[in-house]
Amino acid sequence: MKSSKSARPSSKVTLGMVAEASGVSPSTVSRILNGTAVVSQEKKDAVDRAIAELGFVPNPIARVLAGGRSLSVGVVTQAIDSPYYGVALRGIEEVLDAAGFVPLFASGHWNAKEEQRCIDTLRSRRVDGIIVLTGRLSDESLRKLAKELPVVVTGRTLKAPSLHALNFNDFEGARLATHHLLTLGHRKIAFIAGDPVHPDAQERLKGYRAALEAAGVKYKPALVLPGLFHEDSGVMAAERLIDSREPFTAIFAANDQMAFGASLALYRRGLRVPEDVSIVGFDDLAGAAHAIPPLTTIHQAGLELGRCAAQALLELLADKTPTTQLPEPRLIIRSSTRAL
Amino acid sequence: MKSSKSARPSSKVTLGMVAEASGVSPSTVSRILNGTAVVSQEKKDAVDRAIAELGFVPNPIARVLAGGRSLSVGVVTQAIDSPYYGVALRGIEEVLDAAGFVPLFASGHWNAKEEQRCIDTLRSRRVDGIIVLTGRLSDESLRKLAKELPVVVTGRTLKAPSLHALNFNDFEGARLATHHLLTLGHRKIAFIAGDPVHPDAQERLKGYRAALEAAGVKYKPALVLPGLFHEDSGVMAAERLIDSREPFTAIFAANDQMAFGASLALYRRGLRVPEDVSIVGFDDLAGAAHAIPPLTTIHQAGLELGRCAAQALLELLADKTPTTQLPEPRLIIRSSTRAL
DNA sequence: TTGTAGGCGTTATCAT
DNA sequence: ATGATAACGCCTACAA
Repeated sequence: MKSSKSARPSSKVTLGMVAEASGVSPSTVSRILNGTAVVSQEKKDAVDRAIAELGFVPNPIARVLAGGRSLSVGVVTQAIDSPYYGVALRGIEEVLDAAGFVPLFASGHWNAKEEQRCIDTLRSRRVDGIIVLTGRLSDESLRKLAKELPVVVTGRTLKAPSLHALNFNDFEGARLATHHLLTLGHRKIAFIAGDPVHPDAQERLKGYRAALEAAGVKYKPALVLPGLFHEDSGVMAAERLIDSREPFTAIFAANDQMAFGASLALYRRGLRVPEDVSIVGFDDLAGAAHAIPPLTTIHQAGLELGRCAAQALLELLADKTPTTQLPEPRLIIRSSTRAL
Repeated sequence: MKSSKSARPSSKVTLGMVAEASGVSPSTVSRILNGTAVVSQEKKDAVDRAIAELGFVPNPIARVLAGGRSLSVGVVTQAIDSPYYGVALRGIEEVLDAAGFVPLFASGHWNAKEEQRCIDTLRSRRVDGIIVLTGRLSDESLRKLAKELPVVVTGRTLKAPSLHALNFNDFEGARLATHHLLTLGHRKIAFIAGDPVHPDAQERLKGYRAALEAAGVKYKPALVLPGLFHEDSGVMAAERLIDSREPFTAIFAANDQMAFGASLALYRRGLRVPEDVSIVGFDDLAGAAHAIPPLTTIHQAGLELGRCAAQALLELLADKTPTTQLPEPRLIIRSSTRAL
C-alpha cells in the first residue's frame, strides 16, 4: 500500500529539491530530464521516483533563461478568428501538443509591420521556432529570420536553410473547379478574383484561365470581377456582374466567403442556385457543407495545413529536413453546381 | 544630425548594459522601467536615451523568473477555431495588446480534464491572470484557482474574491427571439434546444417558455427538439420535427449553427424560409448576415465578450474591482422571419 | 558517470 | 533617491 502523497502538480517543487530527495546533484537531475548525458540506471530510478513523489514539474521559464528550449513555438496567423486559418491553428495546436510543445499565437492582420512586431514579441518570449501562416512579410525578412531560428511558412515557395515552405497548389485547385464547370457544359463562367496582392489569388486566376484555354473557351475579361476575399466583396462582384448584362451561367469564386456573398446577391436578385447559375467556391470552409445550397468547392484542408506546418517545424527542431507536403487539391461536389 | 545607430530590436542588449551606458545602477534602470519608485528626472533622461540608443528590449523571461509580472495572460478557450469564441479571442487579443499584455491561448475542448491541464500549463508559464471562456470546469476549481491569481470567467454566475464572472443574459435573449416570432403572429413555434449540460442552453429554453407563457401560448413539449449546438444536430432536429407531423410555422434555434442546419433541412424538404417557415437563431455569428436568407438572430457580441473579459482581467490585475458588464441581448432582424 | 560553480537577465530587499 | 546583493530555477561548461 503506497502512501505516496502523489503528484499534485501544484506548488513550487524545484529541481534542486528533487536532487536532494534522491541524493544526487542537480546536474544529474537535469541530465535525466533532458537526456543530455548518460546516467546510471540506478540514479535514474531514484530520481524518477523522487519526481513522481514530489510531483515535480520543471519550470519552463527558468529553463529558457538558462539557455534551454522553451518547448514553445510561435505562430503568426493573420486573424485569430479567421474561418480558414482558424482550423489550421487547431491542427497546429494538435500536433504541437502531442509533442509536448505549446503554441503561442499572434495575429498580424495582413500587415507586414504588425507581423514583424509579432515575431519580435515571439522571439522575446524565446520560442524555439516560428510558423508563419501566409501574410505580407517579405521573403527577405523570412530568410533572415530563418537564420536565427527554424521557420515554417505557408503560402510561399522559397527555399532557405532552416526554413520550410508549404505551398498549396492553388493553380491546380482553380483549374479543377473551372474544369468541373466546363464539364457540366458551362461556357460563360465568371470568376470572382481574390485580392491580387495575394500570390494565391493570382494562381487561382491562372488556373481558371488555363482550364478555359484547355477547353478552347475564350477568356473574357468582362467575366472576371475583382474581389477581396470577404463576403461583401462577393456580393458586390456578383451585383456588378449581373448589372453588366454580360451573360453568364456559372460563377467560380476564388474563395468560399466570396462564393457565399455571390450566392446572396443572386438570391436577392431572384436568381436560383444551381437552377439559374452554378457556383463553386474555394477552401471548403466549415460552413460550406451547410450553406444553402451546400457549396461545391475545392477542399483546401486547413487542418492538414496546420498539422503539416507543425510537423515540419518539429522536424526542423530535431535537425531533420522536413519532407512534408500538402495534399493535392480535391474537388468537393455538393449542390451548388449542375449541368447546363 | 543624430547618428544614433537607432533601435534595432535585435540582439541581446541587457538591462545591465543600459545601466552601464547611462552611468546608473541596474536597480535604477529597473525602477524606471517599471515605475516602481521615484527616480530623478536627470537619471531618467539618461537612461531613456541609453535605452533608445542601444535598442534595449527587456527580456520577459528573465523578468518573470525574477518575480516580476510576465505581462501575459492565459486564455482557456474551448476550440481555437470556434466560430463563436473565435471572435471573442480577437477581442481579448485586442485589448490585451493595447495594454502591453500578451495572450496565451489554450483549448480545453469542453473537457474539464483538458481545461485543468491547460490551466496548469498556463500557470507553469507564469501568466499573470487567466480568462476562462465557459467550459466544464467546476465552480469549485475556479474558485480555488482564483486564490492563486486573478481569474475572469464567462458563462457563469459566481462570486469570489479576485474572480470576475461575465454572464450573458441568455434568458432575455431567448425571450426576445420568441417574442419577435409571437409578434409576427406565429403561435406554433418550435424550439431546437442546445446541449442541456450548458447552463446557457437551459436559460434559453426558459426564455422561450417564458415568452410563450407571457403571450398565453401553451407550451408544447412536442415542439421542442433536442440539439447539440452544431449544424448537424440542427438538421436532424428539423427533420425530426417535420417527420413528426406536428404543425409549426416557425423555428427558434438555440444557436445560429443549429439554425443553419435547420434551414438546410427545410430547404431539402422543399420548405422555404421565410415563406413557409420563419427561423431565428442565437449568437449572430459572422456567417449569419450572409446566410440565405440572412438570418434573424440574437446578437451576442462575441467581440464584446472578449473585450470585456480582457478589460476585467486588466482591472483585477490593477487591484481594482471590475465593473464591466456585458451588453444586453439585441434582436437583429434580417430576412429569415416574416409575419404569418 | 557525476558533482561544482557560474551565469542567464531581471526584480526585490536591504542598506545608505 | 540610489546602489549593492541576493535570489528566481535551471543548464552547461569544467573539473573530478
